[in-house]
Amino acid sequence: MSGDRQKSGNGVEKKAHQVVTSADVAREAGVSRSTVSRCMADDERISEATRKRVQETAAQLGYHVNKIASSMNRRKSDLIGLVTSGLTDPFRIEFLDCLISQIQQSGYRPLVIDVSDPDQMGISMLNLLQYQVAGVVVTSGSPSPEVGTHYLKRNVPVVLVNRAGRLEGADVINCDNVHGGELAADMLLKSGKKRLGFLNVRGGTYSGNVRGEAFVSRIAPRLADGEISFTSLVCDSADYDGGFHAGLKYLADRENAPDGIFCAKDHIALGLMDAARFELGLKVPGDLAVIGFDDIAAARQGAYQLTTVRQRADQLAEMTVERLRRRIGGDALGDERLVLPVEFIRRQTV
Amino acid sequence: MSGDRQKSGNGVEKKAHQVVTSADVAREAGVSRSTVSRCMADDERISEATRKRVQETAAQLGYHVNKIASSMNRRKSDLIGLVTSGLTDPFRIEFLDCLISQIQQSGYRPLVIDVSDPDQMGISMLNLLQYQVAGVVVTSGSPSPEVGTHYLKRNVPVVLVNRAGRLEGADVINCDNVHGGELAADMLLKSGKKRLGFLNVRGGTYSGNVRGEAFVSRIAPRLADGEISFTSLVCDSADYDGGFHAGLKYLADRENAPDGIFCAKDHIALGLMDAARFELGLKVPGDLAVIGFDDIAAARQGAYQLTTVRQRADQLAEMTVERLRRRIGGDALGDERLVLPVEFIRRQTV
DNA sequence: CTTAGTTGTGCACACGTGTGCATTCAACGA
DNA sequence: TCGTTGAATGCACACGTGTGCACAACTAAG
Repeated sequence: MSGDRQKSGNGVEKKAHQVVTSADVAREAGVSRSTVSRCMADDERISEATRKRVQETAAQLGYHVNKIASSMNRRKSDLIGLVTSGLTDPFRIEFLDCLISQIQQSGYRPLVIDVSDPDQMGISMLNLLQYQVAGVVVTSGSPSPEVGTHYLKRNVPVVLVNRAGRLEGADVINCDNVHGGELAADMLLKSGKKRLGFLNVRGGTYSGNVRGEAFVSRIAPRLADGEISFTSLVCDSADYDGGFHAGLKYLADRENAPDGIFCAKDHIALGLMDAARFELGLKVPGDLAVIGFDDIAAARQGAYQLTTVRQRADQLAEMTVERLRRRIGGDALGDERLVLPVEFIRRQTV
Repeated sequence: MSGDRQKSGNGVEKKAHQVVTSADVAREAGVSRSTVSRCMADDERISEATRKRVQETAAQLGYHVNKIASSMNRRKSDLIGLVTSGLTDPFRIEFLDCLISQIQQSGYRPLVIDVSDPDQMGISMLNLLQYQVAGVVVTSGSPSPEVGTHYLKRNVPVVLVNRAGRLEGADVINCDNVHGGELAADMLLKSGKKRLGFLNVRGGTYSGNVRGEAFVSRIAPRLADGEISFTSLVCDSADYDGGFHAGLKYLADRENAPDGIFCAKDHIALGLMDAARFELGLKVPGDLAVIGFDDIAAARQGAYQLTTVRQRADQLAEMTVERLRRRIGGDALGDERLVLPVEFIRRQTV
């Protein structure tokens, strides 16, 4: 099996297990291997006649360019690294969905890498470089500056999406968390609710914290007047169950519990709503107003009809890919912080 | 920028933009490039001393094996193709989540490819071969026999998960759809419901059809006795909205509408439930019993507490990866159809 | 017919790695 | 001392492609 060669009659060496290569096409079409390469790449300088002939022979022989060999020669692949941590967060899933299809549409391929263990972040991103990726999108965790310099040195663009960090040589794209928090505050104030709250996961995430701070800043004047009260609420996990248990905990005391809650993200809000409605018998929005963030698909469902702040996953993906493409194309851009506008979506929960 | 070379003092040629390569490590450590290669691969024949020394120099110089070059040499990469179509189906997402982490844990990397357009299935899978993938998992669409022969010829294993086809040279893994359908039938019969129904997407999917047929077979005797009735229900999309609209359509006539519905998948069941409860004011399970299939995360949520048939995504992923690994390892296995056992999960909807 | 310009194609090198085979060297028994 | 053995390492080739440069053929102008 190893090193098995065989001489064919015409003196050309062949490997037994070998699949069809550009040399085969060249021989068959009666041209040089260079010409084949140029034909497959639709090079301008090749005459229409030969191009057509070569491409036909290629199809006939079932030849496909070996992208690995190509990547090796060009020292850059058409892979784009996607750094994420599990497929549990609904909004991230929607974003990844858009991202994957747009990456593919741009002629690249997504190479997914899971960094559930934050300690592995560093080596994972370095591993990605082994594949000569053309670029990387980070949707989870924060790469260290050291990793950044490696990428900078190799001139491989990095885009951080909805992340905190400011990485040298990398673009950072966030949705307008501040404005979103303010919109939520305005709405709750206008609704006449008096005991407001902001629900976020323990320890907080970057995005969540910014949203919460903007919310508090906005209600600060009315807070100072003593017209309303505010409580900071915490759940143990940033998902449905976290929101659910937080609901049981904070809403049990119907007299003093908050009557208007802004949640750091929709998924939490859904759990909170269910706890309030089905476990505690509260009416939403009668007894409790809820506002989420993201506008995930479930928020639109009949069971919830959640009022929320929408960030559009498709636009976020579009900005990301556009940014990557320009940098890959060679545009020398300075590090930039881009902000995606958000939109208030009024439904039934306030 | 192109072809920029420079001679260094010692007469060794260097490229200006070049990153550190195994030759650099070799020179620095005073050994040959072969030795470096063997050290990085933890080859047995290398002495402990040199191995350690080389690995330290490598770390110091920031050397990482170029996987592209490696793949080129070995004519096989450590990439595993994941053929899917968008991240909208909750169970598929859970499966992919498990699959990705297990693939990674086995030392491989997932290369995702989206085939939302079924016509592109063929060329997409051939494109995958360009990357010298070590194996492929298909979770959507059905590859043509022609594609199968290409993979067979290249000796690249393919695993179809929850798919219909029987592809030459490929393993097929399904959950036990038949038993699942029977379990659902048994439960609805036992509940005393009389007007049963099976809800599936228009045209049907392979898995859904099998579930439905098993369901009908099981209730056939009682149907013959005239004790119960059965209706085949159809929705326009295999998701929440599809179930929701089907609910509005089929449950409006409270007298004659089905009072026990088995849904082809949980996601549809959730929409159906919401339409029944919130739009039509039906009580679940009082007026309507609902059974799903998959046991997705949302089915466990307080808002639904859906009774369902569970197929475990993690076990499915485990079987898939185990199968891939053995085939990649060289085991000559015959095409096989593997079946994952299912489990009935009784909650609140029947 | 000569010369300059244009168009199409081939030659040959480089990309960075893995590995079969040869080679070196030290240890050891006779 | 010599021959043998085993361990450790180096040499050299192959993997399949892209591309700068040279070169041939052909056209057009003088």
